[in-house]
Amino acid sequence: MRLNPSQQHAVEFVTGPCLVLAGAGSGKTRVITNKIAHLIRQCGYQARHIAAVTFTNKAAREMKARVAQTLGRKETRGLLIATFHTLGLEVIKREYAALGMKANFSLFDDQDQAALLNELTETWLEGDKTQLQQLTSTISNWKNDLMDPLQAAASAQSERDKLFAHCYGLYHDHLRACNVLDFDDLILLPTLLFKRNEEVRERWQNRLRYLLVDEYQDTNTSQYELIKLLVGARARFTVVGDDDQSIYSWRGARPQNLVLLSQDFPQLEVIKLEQNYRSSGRILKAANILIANNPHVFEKKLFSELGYGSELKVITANNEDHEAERVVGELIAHHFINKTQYSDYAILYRGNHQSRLFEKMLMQNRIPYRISGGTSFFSRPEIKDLLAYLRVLTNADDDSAFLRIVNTPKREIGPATLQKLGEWANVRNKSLFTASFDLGLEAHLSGRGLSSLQRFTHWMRDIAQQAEREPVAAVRDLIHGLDYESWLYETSTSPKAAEMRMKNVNQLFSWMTEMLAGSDLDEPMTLTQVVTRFTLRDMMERGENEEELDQVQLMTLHASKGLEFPYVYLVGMEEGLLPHQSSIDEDNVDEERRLAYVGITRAQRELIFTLCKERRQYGELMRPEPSRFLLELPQDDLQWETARKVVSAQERMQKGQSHLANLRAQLAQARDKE
DNA sequence: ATGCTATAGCTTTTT
DNA sequence: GCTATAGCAT
Repeated sequence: MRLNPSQQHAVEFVTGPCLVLAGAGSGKTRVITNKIAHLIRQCGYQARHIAAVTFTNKAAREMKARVAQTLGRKETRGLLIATFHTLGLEVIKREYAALGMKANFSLFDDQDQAALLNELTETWLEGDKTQLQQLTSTISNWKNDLMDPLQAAASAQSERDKLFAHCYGLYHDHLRACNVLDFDDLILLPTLLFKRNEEVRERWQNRLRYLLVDEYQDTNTSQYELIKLLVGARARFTVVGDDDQSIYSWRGARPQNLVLLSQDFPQLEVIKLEQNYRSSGRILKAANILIANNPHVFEKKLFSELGYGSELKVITANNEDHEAERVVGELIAHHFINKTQYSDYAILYRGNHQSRLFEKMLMQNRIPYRISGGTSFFSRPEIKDLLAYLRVLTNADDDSAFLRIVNTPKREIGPATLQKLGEWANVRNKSLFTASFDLGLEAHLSGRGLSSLQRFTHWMRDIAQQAEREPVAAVRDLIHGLDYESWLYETSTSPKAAEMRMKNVNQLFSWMTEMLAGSDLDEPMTLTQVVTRFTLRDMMERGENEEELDQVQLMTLHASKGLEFPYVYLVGMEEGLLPHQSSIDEDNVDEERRLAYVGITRAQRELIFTLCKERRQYGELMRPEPSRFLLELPQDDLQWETARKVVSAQERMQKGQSHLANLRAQLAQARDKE
């Protein structure tokens, strides 16, 4: 398929700063990949002088794959396609000396961060969860606004902010002492470095001569600052974004950066992509009319040349059980009649808790489904344990990792021993692990504690040495030497759970082995690199087959951004849920409207809304109003459908069950015939 | 250790 | 109202 005129223009405009306003489904990834190809083939750019930046590893992977389709291996050599955080990491890895870091730093994920802050603030906050969360986000905001602890303290007005700034200082010092960085540092440090150090900045500006940024509306202040510093006065860049799909402002994203861009770069070329290749005309019309209720800096109106499509259904259920029943019943019938794949359907909701009933109903009806979200693989305790071991191996200063694993599995190293080790390490100004080798330690620690501790640390040192020569064998020996499997069976609630967790460990090990060995696509990595990549949740070729399975997709509206499905159920269209009550209270309904907009524009062919007349919330029976967003939609294109009569819960259950049973039987029959 | 009861907390979560 | 977890009692 050829590019349309706007897409073509977006690809070919390379002489200055360029903003592409890409509506949902308007082919922005095509534009980015084609533009990379154009830069290399027509404009004489070498691949190694181009960088494309995304927000998620998934997006980066997809873009790499798309570029590989268009360009040959040779042409893409050195091309940098990465997330903001990976790009920052690359900079830090090369410039660690200028930043005053040691080479083998390790990374904190948000859990490590939360654990440390909890520990540091015990005397003031006493583990108060909401306070801790506020502290975490305050520190993150300070970092995103490029403020160090001193500046934060200076700017603090209230007592609370002064305390928070003090905690920020403690936190910051602790990270530096342990040679550890958190996620925000990956953006903050390069940005500060480029700001202060002209020589380094020019070197990187020379290395990255053309910059492309995806999902630009999601950038925060420090990310935008980093972009500006990287492109310099030359201002050769393309950013692609859609202010109507900005749904992460609660996480620091500044859609305002779209406006700032036209102020900071007056010569900015603004190109709108308004043709949608995804949805039927009716779905698009509904989306346009809904989002027109939001204020806009850049007006844009999507159109589609696909058919107008069928009416958008609105199903009103009696309560949330009934809602799940209706959706799953509808889905089974539709699947049966239209001979579709289960993976053609998505059920989208505002909050994770809404998935439960749909999950239950799908399970009862033996429909394969997949829920995205939930606890990530890398948040599981067994994985975090193992990564903590590897962090100690690669960064002897990482006290957090050391504390996590020093007595896991149990090896009789108790709090008393660690307390004394901590005091000694403080005196010597060393990390816990390195201090454990000091001869002077024997004056403070004795007996069982000392011998268990040293048995452990000496063993770890041996493994660390081995890891330098043969990392794969070292990790294997580590897992065996720990007898981690037995530990899992001892501590898990059931043998089955232990089995699952060991499977995860083995999965991690096999990924790690691949990454250490390298492949034809990827260079071999060092152990440090592997650990870092895992913390960034960025591994190559994840379980490929997972996405090919034929399963109904369940996910939050946030998680659905960037995806598309032929048939979409947008459930819980009620005031209080979508828009969410807290957003109504905070007068932030516009972002909720964008969330609804994102949901609607996921649908290709058919879109079904559902809502309940009654819903239990926190134990209380509510009678929610239909979402204002439903009322904002063009009513001529909606087909409201209400349950014909109100029946008792008992009857409804029986009727619903027998209806589903009936459909199942038909389905089975049809299968048998084939 | 293990299992029960009381209690809190309930929006989204790219890295 | 439900579920996860902490802390207590067995």
